[in-house]
Amino acid sequence: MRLSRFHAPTLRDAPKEAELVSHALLLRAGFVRQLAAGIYTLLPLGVRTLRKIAAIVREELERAGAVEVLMPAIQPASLWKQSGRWDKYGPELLRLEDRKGNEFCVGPTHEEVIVDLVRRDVKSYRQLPLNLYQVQSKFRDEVRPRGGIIRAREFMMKDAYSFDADAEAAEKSYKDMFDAYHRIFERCGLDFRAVEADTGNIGGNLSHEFQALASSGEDAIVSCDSCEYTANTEKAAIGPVGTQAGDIQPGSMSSIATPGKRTVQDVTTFLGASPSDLLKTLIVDIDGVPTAAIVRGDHELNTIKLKLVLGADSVELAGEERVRKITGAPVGFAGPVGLEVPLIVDASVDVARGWIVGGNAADLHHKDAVLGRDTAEPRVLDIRLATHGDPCPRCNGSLREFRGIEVGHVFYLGTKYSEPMDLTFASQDGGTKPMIMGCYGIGISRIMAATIEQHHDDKGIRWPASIAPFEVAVLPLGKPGDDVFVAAEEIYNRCCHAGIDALFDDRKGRAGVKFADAELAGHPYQIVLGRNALADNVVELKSRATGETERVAIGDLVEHVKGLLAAPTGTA
RNA sequence: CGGGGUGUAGCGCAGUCUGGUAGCGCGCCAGCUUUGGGAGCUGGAUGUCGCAGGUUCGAAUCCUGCCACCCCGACCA
Repeated sequence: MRLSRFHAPTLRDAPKEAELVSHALLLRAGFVRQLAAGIYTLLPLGVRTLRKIAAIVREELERAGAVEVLMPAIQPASLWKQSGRWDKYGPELLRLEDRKGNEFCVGPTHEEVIVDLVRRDVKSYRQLPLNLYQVQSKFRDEVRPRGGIIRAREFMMKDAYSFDADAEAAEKSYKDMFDAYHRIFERCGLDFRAVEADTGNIGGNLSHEFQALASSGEDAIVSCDSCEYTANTEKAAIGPVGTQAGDIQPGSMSSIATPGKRTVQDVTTFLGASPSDLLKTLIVDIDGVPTAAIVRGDHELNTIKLKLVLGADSVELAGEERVRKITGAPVGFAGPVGLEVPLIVDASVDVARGWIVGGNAADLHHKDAVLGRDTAEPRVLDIRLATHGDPCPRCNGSLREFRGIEVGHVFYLGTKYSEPMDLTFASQDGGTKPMIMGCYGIGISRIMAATIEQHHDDKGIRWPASIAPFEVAVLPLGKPGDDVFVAAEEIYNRCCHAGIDALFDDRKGRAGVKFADAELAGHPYQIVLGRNALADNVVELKSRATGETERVAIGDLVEHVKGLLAAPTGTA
C-alpha cells in the first residue's frame, strides 16, 4: 500500500476526551474516529488490524471444529419473549419497531437466533455435535460507554454456540473452545489469564473469562501465587482464615457514645481501634427480604457472591430510608445486636471474639459484642470481596490482585435456552432430549485496544506482528523520483511479491515526519533507505519492539524480514 | 440514574469573571528555500463561539431551558 493513496490521518495532539492510552493512540495514529458516544468508525488501519485479529480467530475456531455463519443484527422480539429475556434484559437492549408496529431489537448477543436456526434443521443426535460461530457487529446500549473502543456500544464480536447431545460431550466442546481461546490470545500477543467468572445475564453454571492484564482494566481478578486458581473478584472464593482470639475471653458487651461517627474510619479512630476490630453491618434486600450482611471493617461485601451462595435472584444494598426503617438508626449505626432480620456473617469474621458494632441508634456503638451471645445466631458464609493477600481457597498460597480487560468469555449453558425454546433432538435411545449448549464470545475490537494497552511506548503503538496493520513500513529518505525513492519502491515491490504486508511511505515529507508517523502507527519493522545506505547497497531495518537497527544487504532483505516475521508472536 | 467537568477553526487551547471588530500554536493551501528525527521565510483559507430563547444599542461573554461529549460511581457476557 502506498501511503499517498491511503487514508491514515494522524494527530499531533490527543483529543482531550481520550483518557486511556489505547484510546488516545487509536485516534492519534488514525485507526478510529468517534461518531457518537460508544460508536466508532474504523479507518483503514483499524480495519486491517481488525481483519487480522478476526483471521486468527477464524483459523483457530475452524481448527476446533466450529463453522461460520452470519446472523442478522435485527432480531424479532418474539424470540426474546420465548427465552424470557425480552423482560429480563433491561435498557441495554436497544428495542425498535418496524413500520407495521412489530417489535424488534438490535442484537446484543445471538442465543435466541441461533437456537431458532438450529431447532429448525437439527433433529437427531446424528447431527451433533455442532458448533456455529459468526463475526459480527453487536449493539449494547451501555449506560456508560468508556475508554474508546474498550467499552463501546457498537463493537465487533465473535460469538460461537455449541450444541451437544449430553453433558459429557458438551464439556468437551467447552474444553475445545477454552483451548482454542488460549491459542487465539497467544497468537494476538496478549498477556492474559483465564479466570473463573460469574455467569451474569447469560446464565449457566460454568464460565471462564479471558482477561488481558492491564492496569487500566475495568475488572479486578485474583490469582494464587502458588497454584492455578484464578478468578474474577466478583466470584473469587477465599480460603479459611485462622481465628486470632485464642483463649482470650471477651468481656461483656458495653455501649459507647460515638457522636457523629458514621464511617468505619471515624469510629475506629475515635475509639483508638483498628478497622479490623469492627464489624460493618450492611442491610441488603435478598429477593426483597431484608437481611443483615456482616463483614469486618477492613473488608468489602461482595453482593454477587452473596447472591450466588444463597442462590438468590437479586441482592441489592438497601437505600438510606430502608436502612433507617429496619435499624431504627441513621446510616452508619447499623449493628447486629437486637436486629430483627436474619444475620449473615462473613467467614473470615472470628465469631469467638468481641467486636465493635453499630448500636442501631444514632451516635451509639457497642464494644465486646460477641456474635451468637449478644445477637441472634448468624449464618456463616464466604461473602466478602477477595483482595490482595487473602488466602487461596484451593491451597496454602495467597491471592494476588490484578486488573484486566475482558477479551473473551466462555459459558457452559446447559439447557438454559434449549428448554424454554424447545430445542430438542431425537436421542439414540429413541427419546426426545433438550440439547446441551455452550456459548463463547470474543471482543474482536476490544482485543485491538487491549493489545495497545499492553504494547505501547511514548512514541506510539508497538503492534505484535501478527495483528499489525502492516508488517513493515518502507521509508525512503528522499524526494519522489530520486534514486533513493526508486530503490525504495523496488524494495517495496519485492516485499509485496514475497507476501509481506508492506506500507510504502511515498509522501514527499521530511524524514522526521515519516519516522514519527511510522512509530505512532506501530509497524513492527521499518525499512529505512537513505542515500549513504544506498551507496553501500544496504538498508537499515529497525524493530519497533526493541528500537534496534541493523544494516541488511538489499539482496538479503526480503528473506531476512520473512524470517523475522515467522518468529513466534513477532514483537515485544 | 447520582456526582463532577467540558463544548470557541481539523487537533490542542486562550478569550467568558469585568458585554464592544473572534484570537494563538499545530495542521491545511500557494511560492521559495530546506531534506536522516514532527523545517524556515513570505503570503493565504477555514468559525452557526453546542442549540434555542431572553436581557441589552450591542452577547462567545449575562440569564433561562435544552442537547452533546468526557470523567467518577452505580450498572454490565
